[in-house]
Amino acid sequence: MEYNFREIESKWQAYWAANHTFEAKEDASRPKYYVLDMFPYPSGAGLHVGHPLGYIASDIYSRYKRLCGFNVLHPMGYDAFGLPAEQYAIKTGQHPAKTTADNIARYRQQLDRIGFSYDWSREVRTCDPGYYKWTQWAFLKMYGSWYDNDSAKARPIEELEAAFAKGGSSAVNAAHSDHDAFTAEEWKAFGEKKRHELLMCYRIAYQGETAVNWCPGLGTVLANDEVKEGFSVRGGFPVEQKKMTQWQLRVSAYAGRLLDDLEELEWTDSLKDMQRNWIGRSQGAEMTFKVKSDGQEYDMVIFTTRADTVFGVTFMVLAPESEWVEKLTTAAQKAAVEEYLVQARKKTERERMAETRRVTGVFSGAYAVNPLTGAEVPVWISEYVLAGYGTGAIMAVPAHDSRDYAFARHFDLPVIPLIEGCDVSESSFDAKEGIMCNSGFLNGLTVKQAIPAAIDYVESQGIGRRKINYRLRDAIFSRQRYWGEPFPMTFKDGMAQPLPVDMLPLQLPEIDKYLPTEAGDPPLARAEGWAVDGCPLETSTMPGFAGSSAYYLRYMDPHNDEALVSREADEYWRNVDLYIGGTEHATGHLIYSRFWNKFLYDLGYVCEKEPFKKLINQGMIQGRSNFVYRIKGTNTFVSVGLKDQYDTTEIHVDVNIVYNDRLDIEAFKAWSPEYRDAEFVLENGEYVCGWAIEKMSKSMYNVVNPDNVCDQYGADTLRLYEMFLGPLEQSKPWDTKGIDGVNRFLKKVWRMFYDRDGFAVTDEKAAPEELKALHKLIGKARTDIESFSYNTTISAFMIAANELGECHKREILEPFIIVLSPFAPHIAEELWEALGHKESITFASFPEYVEAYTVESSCTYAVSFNGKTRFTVDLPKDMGKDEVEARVRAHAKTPGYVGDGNIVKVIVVPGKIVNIVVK
RNA sequence: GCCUUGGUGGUGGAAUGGUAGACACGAGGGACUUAAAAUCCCUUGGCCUGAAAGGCUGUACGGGUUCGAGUCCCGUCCGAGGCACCA
Repeated sequence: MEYNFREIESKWQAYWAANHTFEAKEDASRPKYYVLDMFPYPSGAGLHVGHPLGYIASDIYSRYKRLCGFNVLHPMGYDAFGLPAEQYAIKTGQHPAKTTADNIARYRQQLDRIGFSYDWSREVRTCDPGYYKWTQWAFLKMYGSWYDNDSAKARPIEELEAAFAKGGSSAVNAAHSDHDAFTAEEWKAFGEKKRHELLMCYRIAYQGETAVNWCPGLGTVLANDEVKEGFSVRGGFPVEQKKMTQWQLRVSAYAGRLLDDLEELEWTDSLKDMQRNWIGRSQGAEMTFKVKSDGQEYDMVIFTTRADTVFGVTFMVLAPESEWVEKLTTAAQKAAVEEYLVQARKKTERERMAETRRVTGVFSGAYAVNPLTGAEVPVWISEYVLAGYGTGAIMAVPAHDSRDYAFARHFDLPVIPLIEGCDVSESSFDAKEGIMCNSGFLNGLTVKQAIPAAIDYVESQGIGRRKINYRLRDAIFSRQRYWGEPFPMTFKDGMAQPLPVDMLPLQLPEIDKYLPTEAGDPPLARAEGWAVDGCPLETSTMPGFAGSSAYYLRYMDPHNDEALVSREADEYWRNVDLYIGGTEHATGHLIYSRFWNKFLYDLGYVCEKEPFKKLINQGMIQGRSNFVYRIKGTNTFVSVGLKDQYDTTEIHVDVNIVYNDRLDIEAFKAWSPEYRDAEFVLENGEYVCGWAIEKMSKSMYNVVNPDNVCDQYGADTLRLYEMFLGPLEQSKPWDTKGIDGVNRFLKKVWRMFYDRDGFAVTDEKAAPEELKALHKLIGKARTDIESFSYNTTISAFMIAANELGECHKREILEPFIIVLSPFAPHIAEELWEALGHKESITFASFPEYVEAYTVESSCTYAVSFNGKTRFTVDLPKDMGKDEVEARVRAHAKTPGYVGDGNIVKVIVVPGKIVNIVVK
């Protein structure tokens, strides 16, 4: 009987579906384990072999955990709102809901073929109203909350109103946008509109004017993580800076907690570091400088991490967008400043970046007074200072900051070195080391001592205070697009007001065209009657990360219409134990989700403060492209080894008609009519293709579809092969070169159970060496699976299969097939059934590892002299160190080796090696 | 520039500081077969030697620690990913 993977795989896939094998139920008697994949965006192209890499890994782990007695939650769903579906809709007029549903159906088909153990009864789609009801609900909660820095948590906005009425704006220490201070009496006197405006400065979901990434090509604003190098990540359109009023989430309020709580997560250091960089904590001080302009005097606050360098301040710089620019520009400089601002404003983000090193700036006419020296220094305006960070103004210390240095040299401003012996003739001395000089009371201190000393001093003088700044900005939360969650907000007299929760979900309306209106409003403005009680609804929609921020919670209780997740379900499943996905979400989804979770935690809706305990980043699967070489001006193709003898053009060829770099010539001729009459110059009778590693994409003809692999080799082979390819975290090209190897292995497994005459398993007692081979495998599998080293587990299977190939004993084969089942579940189920089991192998128990079976009775010591191996000696395993040494000394005395007198030291590492040190 | 990673045969990749190259692919040779497929066996880092036995050499490069280094430390070079006027 042959291994017929086609029959086996469809049989067991149908069985699992019919028997609801993988449906998870809350069960207090068993420990839970939650394994999650980053759910996919269902694109029109379908899955390629790169997608399942992480899914296979998580599936293996899920199945393994089930065998170990855990109650495993392993769900899947779709991140279904998004730009491609909308752009396709603009082109074709097809409703995005329709194309999305079609794509999902195709994804599901492809996923099912690979034999994943998902609990499909818990599937979620972010575009379902029943799902996005809870996205909208969370938004309303954020709208109705403020962030209290003192208790470090979000609280209901009503408490803030009460506090204002009692003590005015100074009654709270809250995360907020800038506004003028007010007293309790003023608060009580304010009208509705003014109060509304002020509260808006505190809400966690708020509307505010800010510089945004505006992408004209997409007609929408984008978040920082959706922009790369001045272009949109999706679509690659240029992005410019623009001031606009947008919905935002006060993520920055959570910066400290997002940073601190990274400590307890089991994530890779590189990913944690990416988040740390993104959050960008810097510890320093705020300092007040007196500034004078046209006879007026002001207090201007700046932020610095180098308080020790105040004595070297030779000028100040304002960001062009800073509100200080208007206040400080003198009449004499007004024209010059205006001109500079106009030019700066015109530039796109892209142009600003291209000119990174070009120094621009203009003098404001104002002067600042150095609070420590009393010296007057000019105040300049320059693009190199960012409005959004710190206070938008800096003190410039050209001797010890390379940016200030470049500026000083360009505009010929003085440079005062502050560190003994440093050379600032060519460049600044940025390192935080050395002994201070030219610095008054700081002279003689090291930089490390001087920084706190300087801050202590300015604090005592009342001209500054310690301050921690974060780079993390609030997330811009509205998109001028159709295919996203509508905001449950209306406007009355220009004031935003939330819809009552019982009106959720606010469903996405039908519109005639998926384009902005002629007036430039978002597509939702086209919807008829887009209003509630005569008040117009918000026309923007939410961004992609809205729906993906809490989906892991919804899986816990996907059909609950009363809550995002019930308390019982949340307290049972808690959070994700293992999350697998790509690094590309490091600064997007993984920050937003953590923020969202913390917010819900603050309000008591969830019981864990972090959503994803352990996270593994699977590497990307790159494409491996193949090339043929056409001799220029002909239809003749030359094999890669001979191409240098001709003048050729390199042409991508579909990798699906190439096997081990050998071109299937007939398939090539059929591939495109233009090659029907192609001729070939061969090497050794074969056409060998060239190759290169590139991104997997349609245009490179290097896309390998998992369906093709399933057709040819079966899902179990695909699963094993993807894991065998190399370490999970590593990026690697897809190359089918080795796939025959794992396919051969599965055939060998089949033959362990079936010979020519049929089922061949006996009840004979296992021999010691068979038990040893089995338990070596079990031990290795246990440790490997726990550490996600699946590639070496598969090697261990192959070794075991080689050793046990002739062994047809049930005692060995039953545990063997259980260990194999997470990796190759279909063949495992089939053989498990053949062994006479009625229930799915899912409900078996992972075999215990018995070390006693694998212990060697004797072991080989390699004896080396000064590190060079001379001879080996077999001694009993349990022999003590001293006796080993005595035996080895005795051996070493054998003529031809070394005499006893020369031996200085004998080092015995038990079970490993003996090294003899010779004089 | 800064942060994080990596660098091992023809290829993918194994190696708690202890016989480098497991396992697999590819390649070469052989068995079975009318033939092919499938399957099985042997060889396979490089070099020296007619072959074997044996030896030398070898984990990007240069040093160091150690009885012993792919592994630890210092420096250099190269690749990948992230951040990039964040004061």
